[in-house]
Amino acid sequence: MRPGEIDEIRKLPLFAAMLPENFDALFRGAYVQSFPPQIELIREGDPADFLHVVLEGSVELFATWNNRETTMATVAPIATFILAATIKNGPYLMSARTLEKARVILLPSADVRKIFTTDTGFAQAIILDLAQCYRSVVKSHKDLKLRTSVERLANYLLRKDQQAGEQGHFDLKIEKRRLASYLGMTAENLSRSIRTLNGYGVEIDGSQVRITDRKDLAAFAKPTPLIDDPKC
Amino acid sequence: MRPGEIDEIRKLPLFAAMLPENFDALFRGAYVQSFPPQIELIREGDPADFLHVVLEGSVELFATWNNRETTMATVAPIATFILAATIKNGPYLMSARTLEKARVILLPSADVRKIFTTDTGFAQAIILDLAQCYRSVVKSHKDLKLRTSVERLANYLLRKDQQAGEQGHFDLKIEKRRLASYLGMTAENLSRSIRTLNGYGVEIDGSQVRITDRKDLAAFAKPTPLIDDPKC
DNA sequence: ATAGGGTCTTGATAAAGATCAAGCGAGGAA
DNA sequence: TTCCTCGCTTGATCTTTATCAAGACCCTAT
Repeated sequence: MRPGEIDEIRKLPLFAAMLPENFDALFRGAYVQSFPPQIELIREGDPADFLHVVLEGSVELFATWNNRETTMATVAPIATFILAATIKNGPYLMSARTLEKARVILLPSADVRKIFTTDTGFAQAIILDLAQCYRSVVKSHKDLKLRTSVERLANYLLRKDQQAGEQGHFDLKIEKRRLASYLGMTAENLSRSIRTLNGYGVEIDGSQVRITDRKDLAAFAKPTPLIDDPKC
Repeated sequence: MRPGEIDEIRKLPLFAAMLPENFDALFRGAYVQSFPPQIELIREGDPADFLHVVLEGSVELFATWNNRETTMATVAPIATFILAATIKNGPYLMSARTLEKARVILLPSADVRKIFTTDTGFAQAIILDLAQCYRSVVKSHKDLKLRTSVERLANYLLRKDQQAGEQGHFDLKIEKRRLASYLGMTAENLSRSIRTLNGYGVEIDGSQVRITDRKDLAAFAKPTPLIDDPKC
């Protein structure tokens, strides 16, 4: 682990409230590993032996069925993924692969499970984390069931613009075909959806997005905090 | 509350591990209410003032956006709903309405939040409950993104048949238009999907379902525990 | 510089699903 | 009983989205 890195991890909401001795015990059993791009870290269905923490690079969570595949989320530093499987001691419901070169900490699930039963602070943090995760998926589910693909794209762009400080321009930071899969459409359909949004104050050149008329876009997208506010 | 009912509630996994004095304190502040059918108990966006427990009847969780509405889940006795909003002290992400005459307990969210910070047993139970809820929604999300509407229906029928003991026949226990909304399709499309499944060993007359050829249906539906096993 | 591999876009077409309109049929009220 | 309502089904049509095919673009390695 890099110098200072452990302190950053200790500051993550999930770990901040742990008793120091438990934190130390948990991370003594940790493996830090570096992976090249496009490596499958986790295969859905496998037992959840490790809780993962992304330190560098980014990781894609995806799911498959019957030769189809869909992107569920991307995880960026510093964040954990697949906490619920670890807790339930069940199989992973999603697979994970590195998108770029990535460094990841693997924390043995058995240790996590053991510690949260005795460490109140850790248990509290897990509760908040799981509640947050749950609400995020519910929002995604509403997005998918209530909106068309163009509407999902429009709201996605508004969210990203907001996260980038409402500058009116930002970088997608994700391949278009992955974005398409994340949004629940094909790459071809994404291209055409972008075309459609050209008429509502959106210009996309490569990975550069410019929102030239946020009012117009918002009037089309009709964002609501109950779907689009990540903090809510 | 009816005699004996409080004991049933105490046996729910969510409450079973609570300290008796905390359980008693929590339920001293409870309201038991009876509602007629089609009453909105909760409106999405409202603050989560109460954790709800369904004692009798059934409750539909649904979400709306831009004049569209979709069924997210139905809750049957005895079960709680909208725990995550209570925990996070955030707005409800879903609305709830009674489907039939229903009796519901309302537990003040503030009490729930206060108690889980001190009662380890309760905290553990909440963790398991939230992890379960999270995984359920992830499964629904995979179902929706990876499968066509006919495939979703086919797998739904297999799940219900299994839950009814693999008898090969069971009652839908839900209006078709609600089932359609739950499965992410229109009522018309559900009718046609049923027609399609007639060719795979499924007969539906009113609310009575008969699976005459489970092999054939399963070969079409390709169920997987990673989407279709509610316990996994 | 250029050849090769990927991604992205575009067009044509097909499939899936939604909408609209009409009629059927079971159940409830007068 | 008859009428009415409401949910369900069916057919026709339209919209949305996916698929297939081809070409443009853009890296990158040689």
